[in-house]
Amino acid sequence: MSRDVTRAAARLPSLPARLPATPPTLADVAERAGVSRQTVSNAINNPDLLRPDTLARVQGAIDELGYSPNRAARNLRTRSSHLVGMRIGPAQEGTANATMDRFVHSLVETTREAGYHVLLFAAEPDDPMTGYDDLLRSTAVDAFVITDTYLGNPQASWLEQRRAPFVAFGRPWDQPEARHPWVDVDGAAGTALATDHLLDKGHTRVAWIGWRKDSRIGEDRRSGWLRAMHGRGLSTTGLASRVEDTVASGRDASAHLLDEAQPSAFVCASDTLAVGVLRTLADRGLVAGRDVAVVGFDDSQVAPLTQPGLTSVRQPLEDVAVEVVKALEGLLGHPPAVGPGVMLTPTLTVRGSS
Amino acid sequence: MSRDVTRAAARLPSLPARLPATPPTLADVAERAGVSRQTVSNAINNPDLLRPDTLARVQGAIDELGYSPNRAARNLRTRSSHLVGMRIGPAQEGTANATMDRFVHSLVETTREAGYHVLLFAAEPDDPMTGYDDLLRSTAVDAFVITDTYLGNPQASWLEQRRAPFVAFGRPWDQPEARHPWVDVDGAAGTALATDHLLDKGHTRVAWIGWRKDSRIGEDRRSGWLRAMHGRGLSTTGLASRVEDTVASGRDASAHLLDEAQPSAFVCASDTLAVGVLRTLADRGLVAGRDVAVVGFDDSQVAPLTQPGLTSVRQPLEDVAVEVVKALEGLLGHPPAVGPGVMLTPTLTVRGSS
DNA sequence: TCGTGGTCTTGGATCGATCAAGACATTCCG
DNA sequence: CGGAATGTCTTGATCGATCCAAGACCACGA
Repeated sequence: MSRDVTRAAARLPSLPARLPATPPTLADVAERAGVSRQTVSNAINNPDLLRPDTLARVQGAIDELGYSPNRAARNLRTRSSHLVGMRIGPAQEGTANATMDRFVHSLVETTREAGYHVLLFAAEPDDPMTGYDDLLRSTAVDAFVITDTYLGNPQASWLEQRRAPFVAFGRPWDQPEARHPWVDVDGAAGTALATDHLLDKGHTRVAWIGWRKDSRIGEDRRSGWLRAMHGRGLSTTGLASRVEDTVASGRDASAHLLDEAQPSAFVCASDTLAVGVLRTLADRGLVAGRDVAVVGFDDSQVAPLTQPGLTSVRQPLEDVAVEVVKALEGLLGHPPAVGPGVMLTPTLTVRGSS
Repeated sequence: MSRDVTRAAARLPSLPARLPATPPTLADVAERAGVSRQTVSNAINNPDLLRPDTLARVQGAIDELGYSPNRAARNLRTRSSHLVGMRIGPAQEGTANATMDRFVHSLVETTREAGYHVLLFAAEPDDPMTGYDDLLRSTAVDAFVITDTYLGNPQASWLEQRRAPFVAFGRPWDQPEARHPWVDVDGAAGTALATDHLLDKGHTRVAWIGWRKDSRIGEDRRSGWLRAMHGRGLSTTGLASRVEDTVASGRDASAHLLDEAQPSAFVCASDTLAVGVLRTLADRGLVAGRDVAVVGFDDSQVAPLTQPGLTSVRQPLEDVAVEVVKALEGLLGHPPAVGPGVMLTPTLTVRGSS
């Protein structure tokens, strides 16, 4: 069975030894260890089935040959790839997908610990679902992680109908009857945290600058500000503004609010808007953090760079990744287990602006 | 051969039809189209071997059944996965890996067009090469894309010794004899572009703020500034500074340079340093772009948000991805073809700061 | 009529790991 | 002491697509 004699040459696993033309197979290891293929397979997948001494012998042969099970063969037999698919959108220049990039890093790290890898794919220009469809039908991935669950949520319901395993980062806003596992960050809790932080510092007129009303996430974040204000019996009339997510909009909105409602602090739905507020303050010779306080959302890369540093609500993306992988393991377990949705609470990164 | 009758139910490909318990196989398509397995295989891999009408019939059956070749089986037989592995580091909060994230997006998009997918993996905490090693030995990926080729470049030489196919984003600084394909962006050309832009505007005393001398990339960028200045017969003595890549360092260095050498413009090795310069200007009541010009590097997310917007050198990451994929296709072709390294020229995104 | 392509079928073997079932020896217990 | 119950290891079949070689069938032109 030894197709290549040189393959048997002793070699330490992590040294940069030249990769043989054809890597060693299970059979090669079996021959070298003087056992059957199945025993080698068991040594890898069910070590406790072997007697300690044979296990050691097989393990030795594996190390000497630098053997690692062929993924394709294993995938074919077990009907699973240990790959998790995740679609990423085009690189938009806005700060929006910076959060997603941070999440990808966390997800890759966490899946590694669980023995999975992340397969990235891009949306086809025409049909947004073809990417999912191809990967599913060719059984290239075991499951998906989807990230943009707002806006009608076509992927979630599509995948659900296909009975494809997936976990969503983002709650099912529109479908309360959704049965898929999801993980999300409580945006309202985040803005409430920010607002309470400001109220604790003595502010009473805390303004809100958020997104258009059709944004579910935006309305959620706004509700946290509302709740915190009303929780202390404070009025919010005239203190809220809903605009586009741009620096210019944040600047205009804050200027307008300062003139009309004299707030002493701002809570914003994004760091982008908060940067707009900082600009207005600079325009008027006001010092952020001393004269007027500002809090942003997402703790983006800009936050520590503003002058003064921008206090911002930070999503616990590492924890999100951990929960997503937990849900994935449940989905792919035997039998599959679908737990309830998981809601995580963000934290507040306090800097000079508040 | 029909293991499941319902599988033959008509179904349009992109509709969210429920995925059958076991996806259709080549044999199922063959039966439905009334041809042999071999013919179906040819329809997919060698369409020109078939008569047009049978090709159409097979294609129809494929569409009706929603068939897609099983990746694992194909990978096993053809010994290739159509996956490209790329390691990503931990999510550092600095702006350094923002460029990498932008590159990942471009790479995913470009590989899609070439029929490949990107497999992300993380570095093991202990041994940085184990990730590569495992994927190689288990033949999980066809090739790698490596991105951090500075600092002794252990991955490149390790992979070369293993005869593993890979393409580097980043030139082989230390190994002129390296034989692997690479793509890089000419940092010196970028800073020269920036410097010339400033000189064209009438500046004669253009200062440089860069990184420590042990950074190859930093010295490369610095050389472009030097070349542009000397190209017009201008002196550079006292106009350069080498510091850490932080806002505070950029601020201190620019303050010092302004005091000692009275430059009217700054070219920086990074946007982070440039933000530091902007801060010094604000400290002294100077207006960036009017009193003193500033140019950064990498066109990061901060650049458009500063006040005024930061002029910055932009790496053509989309083009880099295209060239990387071209090189990959050469490497994986029959026979493998290794072209020369490719050097791309960055562009300058001009904003208010210059 | 015989060859010559073009097109498709047939029956296999193959990739490498895992599953299902069985072989064999040892131990334990009534 | 016989039979069951383990523990340990082996054998043949299997996952689904591709590759290979040989041949069947048809149509066309020489």
